[in-house]
Amino acid sequence: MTQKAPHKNARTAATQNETKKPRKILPKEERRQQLIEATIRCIARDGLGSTTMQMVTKEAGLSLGIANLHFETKDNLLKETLRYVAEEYHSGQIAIMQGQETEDLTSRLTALLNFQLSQGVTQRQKMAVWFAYYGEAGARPVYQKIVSAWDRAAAKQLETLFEAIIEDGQYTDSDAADLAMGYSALIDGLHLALLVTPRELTKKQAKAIAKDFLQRAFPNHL
Amino acid sequence: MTQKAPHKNARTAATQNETKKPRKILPKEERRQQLIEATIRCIARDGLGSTTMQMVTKEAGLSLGIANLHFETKDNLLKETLRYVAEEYHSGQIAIMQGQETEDLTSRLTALLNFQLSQGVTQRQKMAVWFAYYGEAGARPVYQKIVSAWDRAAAKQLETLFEAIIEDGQYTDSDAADLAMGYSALIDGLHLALLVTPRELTKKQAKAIAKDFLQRAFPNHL
DNA sequence: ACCCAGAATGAATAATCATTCATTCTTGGA
DNA sequence: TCCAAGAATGAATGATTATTCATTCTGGGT
Repeated sequence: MTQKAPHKNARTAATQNETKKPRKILPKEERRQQLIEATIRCIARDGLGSTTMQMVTKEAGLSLGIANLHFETKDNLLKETLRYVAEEYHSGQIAIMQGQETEDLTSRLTALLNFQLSQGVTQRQKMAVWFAYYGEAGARPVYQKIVSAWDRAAAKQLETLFEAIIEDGQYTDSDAADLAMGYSALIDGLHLALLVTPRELTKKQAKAIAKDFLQRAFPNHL
Repeated sequence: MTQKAPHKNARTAATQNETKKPRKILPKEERRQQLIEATIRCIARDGLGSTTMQMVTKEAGLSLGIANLHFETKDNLLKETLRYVAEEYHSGQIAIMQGQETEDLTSRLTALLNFQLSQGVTQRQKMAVWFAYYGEAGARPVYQKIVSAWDRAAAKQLETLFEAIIEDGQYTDSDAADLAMGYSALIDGLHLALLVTPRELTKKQAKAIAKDFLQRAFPNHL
């Protein structure tokens, strides 16, 4: 075995203005969270393709090896990051749709719309991550699998909600499944436009457009 | 300068069942086209992030160095590939919207819809490339710039078409800009759904959903 | 006060890639 | 037929990166 070069004492010499690093020990869960959030920022800033372990760990203010320590592989870190974002979005939707706070269909619908186009959901970082993964989803079944379970659940809930509204409002010539699919696609498309061409579309406009869709579908409810 | 190891004669020994390679010389334009199409297939199959020069040139049935010869850098090849796909899609739309074949607004509208959800546009390969680039667009202004010129032109045309229809049909409570943006977002969202969850949405359904949107907006025209 | 389990670090490693360019091959014109 | 311009090839190079692991450090338990 060769001699390892001893670590230089960090407190030597003149070059000593960088903020030092009082190593801190934290529970596994906190570190994982911290790393996932750093990953989100990196993907939003530099893209999924050019995000490296070095960038993520530096962004988190930690050492290079830490991500492998907590996630084994980069692939895992990326999967967990997608899972984190997908859960946040989809569980938020589902909570609104099956929540017990109100039986009022209209207010449930507007609550959904307001959530889907809320500050939290439409911040660049989140949308960038979302579409970065969609971009690779065609080639990576793993990503599809992570999203699809949540996605199907949300779609089912939305369809049920639309069925109730159609029944309630006697919109007899409307098909709940098609309307729900159309509405979901519209929301996705608005997210994409907000991400890629924010100059052409404000969040307020996006909300108006989505509301308009619902008004035409359910005129007696909005 | 060191001696270069001479190329082994490919026609020696027993291992000689792989299809040989009768080197062919072609005009620059054809090679570029060939490489761009190979790139599209690679991106669709393996994702933008893991597409390598080796894969692209092998897919094209050519040698490793050829892409650099014709495109200088990988970055350039990817940009040209995006430009190729973007031009095909957007110029197709614009041709329909400002075509002189018919003054009939309704048939122009349905022609647009049929094109946007046509076999050619909605094939996995094309959509995969499209969203792969969108996924990186947040981090790569170059990609945005390539698309945005075409995109704005198409959006403008669509708005003009919608204005004419609104005027023609006296849909006085509709805003052309918002409707156009909504329709575009819907189409994008349908493309995404066709790519990511093809089991949940057929092309026929997608067309019905888009037509439904237009019917609600312009009931006297469809 | 003082261990020591295990959390954190980062230099070293091994693998992957884009790019280069010396060399080989093709072909249109003389 | 023969030649040279330049198209095509692919081994070599250098840069980047994920992953490993020997070593260092922390803080809760005794």
